[in-house]
Amino acid sequence: MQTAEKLDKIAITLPDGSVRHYDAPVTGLTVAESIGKRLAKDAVAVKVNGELRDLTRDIEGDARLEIVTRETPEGLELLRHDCAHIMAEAVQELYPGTQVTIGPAIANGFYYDFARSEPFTPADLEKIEEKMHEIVSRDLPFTREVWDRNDAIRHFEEIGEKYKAEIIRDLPGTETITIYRQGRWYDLCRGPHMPSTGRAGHAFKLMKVAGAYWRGDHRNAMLQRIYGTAWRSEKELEAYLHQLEEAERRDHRRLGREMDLFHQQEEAVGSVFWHDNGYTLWRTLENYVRSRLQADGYIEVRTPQLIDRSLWEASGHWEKFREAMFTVQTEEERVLAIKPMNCPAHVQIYRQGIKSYRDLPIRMAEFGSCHRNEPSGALHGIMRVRAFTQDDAHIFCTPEQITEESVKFCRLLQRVYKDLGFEDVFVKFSDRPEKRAGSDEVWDRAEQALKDAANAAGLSWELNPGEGAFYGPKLEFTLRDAIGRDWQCGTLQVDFVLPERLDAEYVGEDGQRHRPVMLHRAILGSMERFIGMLIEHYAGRFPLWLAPVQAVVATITNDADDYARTVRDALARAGVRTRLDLRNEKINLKVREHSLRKVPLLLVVGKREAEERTVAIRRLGSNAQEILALDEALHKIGIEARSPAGDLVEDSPF
RNA sequence: GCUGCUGUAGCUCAGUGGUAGAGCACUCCCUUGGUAAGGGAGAGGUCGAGAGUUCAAUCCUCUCCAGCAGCACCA
Repeated sequence: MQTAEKLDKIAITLPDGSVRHYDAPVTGLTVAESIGKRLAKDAVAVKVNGELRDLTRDIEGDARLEIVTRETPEGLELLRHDCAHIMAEAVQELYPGTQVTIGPAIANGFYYDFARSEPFTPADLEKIEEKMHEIVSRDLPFTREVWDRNDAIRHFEEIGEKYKAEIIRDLPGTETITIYRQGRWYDLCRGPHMPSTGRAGHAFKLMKVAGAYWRGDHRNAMLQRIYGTAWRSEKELEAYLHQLEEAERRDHRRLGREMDLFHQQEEAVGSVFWHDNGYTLWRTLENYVRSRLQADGYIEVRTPQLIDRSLWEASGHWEKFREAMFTVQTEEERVLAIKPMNCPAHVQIYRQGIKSYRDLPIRMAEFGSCHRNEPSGALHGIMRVRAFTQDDAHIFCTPEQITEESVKFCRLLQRVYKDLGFEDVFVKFSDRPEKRAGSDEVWDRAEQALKDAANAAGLSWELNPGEGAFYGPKLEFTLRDAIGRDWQCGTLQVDFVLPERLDAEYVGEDGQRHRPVMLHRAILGSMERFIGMLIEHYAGRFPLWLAPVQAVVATITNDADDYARTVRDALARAGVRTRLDLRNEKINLKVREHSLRKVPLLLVVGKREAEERTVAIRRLGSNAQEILALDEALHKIGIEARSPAGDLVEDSPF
């Protein structure tokens, strides 16, 4: 019994602009079939007026329509979401009594959180994976059903799925409650899904099981989350697994050991023992940044590790960050805290003597050693530690100077990132949070100044609403490394609160006292973390100027020992970090060992070179050799090994 | 901090209710060899710490410590 209305024609506009007419209602599948057999076969969903929908759902009125295939990003996401459902079915089939909760698609795959008293073991994962393949092979259709809200809650309560019932209860009353079925199994789900389980394919793999809090809140129950990865083809899956291996090969903890950069041990949890090589890298990086800072008019200071509780109370840290602070008690019962940040100490230096507007801006830098008692589970190699060093600075300036100083900083930061080999930089602008200090006018001005600065520095940024610090808006700078991972490093924060709390002042042109603004800024963030990231970015193969050992002079026979020493000494005089390998070993072994330790330049000398006063240079990653006269080699390497900031600017003798 | 897993030689990892093994690294000897492992011999371990069960524990149980993965956290 069709009404006249339903027999009406509807107009479907395709992405190429063409319009087709169909009897209403029509499904995406029908449209796809009318376009072509191949497309109908490839279609897994449709986008109706931009909204992703099941292929077989009715389209009631005129619409813009786009066919989604497996090859599109949306298609891949559907595939992954389907996999989550397929995994949930497999788990419930194998482990009755397990409750399902949520299971979304994520980058590279999917997960599903389960509530089950018994933990899943790696062997379980294999079984689940097998069962998933079986479910895919069944190729049963995904079907969508609309349920009554209360019926749905009652139903899930009855079958013991209390998490599902809770989810429905918390959904807004206006939300349509939909259920997706695949054979006998079904799940509460917003959808959409592909037409059948078979479309998910077999290019998936369960990766790991880990705990996750219900609804991401640590006060809630701990669920078991199974992670999987899923791709369109076996080939893509392999490529992804290969990329994981690559990441493991680059792991800074592994390279740190192999290249003798640093170590960590349980008597100093969360701290780093920097070895000669690692600390050389550190100093090279630090001196590079120092040169850049000096060129930009920064002064450098050094402030105490232990500071009385009263200062932390005044700054507000005691109230807010007490938990993360290490403290010590003196015999006189005084409580001192090891500094978790440098800013209050910098204000103390600022406050020595009366400052005039003529003194501003003051750009006060410190490679500041800080300690924070990070939760044990957060520690990770040298990337997340309890003892770290910030390339910190605070710019004390007038409100009028905010934009100019911010632009200057953004330029500096871009320069540094470029020199260190990072081309992709993303910027987030975080504006006022709900809980904040300072009036709206002040925030208006601060946000505007920071936005102007970001724009003037030619940065394109993305808004991160409400994520600013309580004392001011901030810019966050994220780098993308060589294998596509993102690292938030730099930051620029405008602060009106701390100068107030710690009573920093300057005398203005008007002769009155004013509050300076503080710009908190860092480029690398933490030296430890940044070096960890550099190691992984370069896979240990640092550019010459950063490499801890830049060159090794290796002999072929003992006859060349004296000449090799001459070469080493000359290189050292030219400022090149050089080691000598006179061991009674074959050149093959020496080449292999120094290559494995990622030494950029290997200078091989034998009888021939000694007689001709030449060197045979072999560069890491190439097996070609270049024969150069010693003087020419010294000149060339000396230039190439120089820091991009040039040599450190020494104090003027005048 | 929470959940799960792991802890055996410097490193990577086998292994067993009767106090332990491999490869590489290390030491010594031979070898002086032209661009990614020359040959031989040797040394090396309180089996993460403590308690318990047992005639006997590296192995089983418990507690603690540390590491790994994820979650939560990251001023």
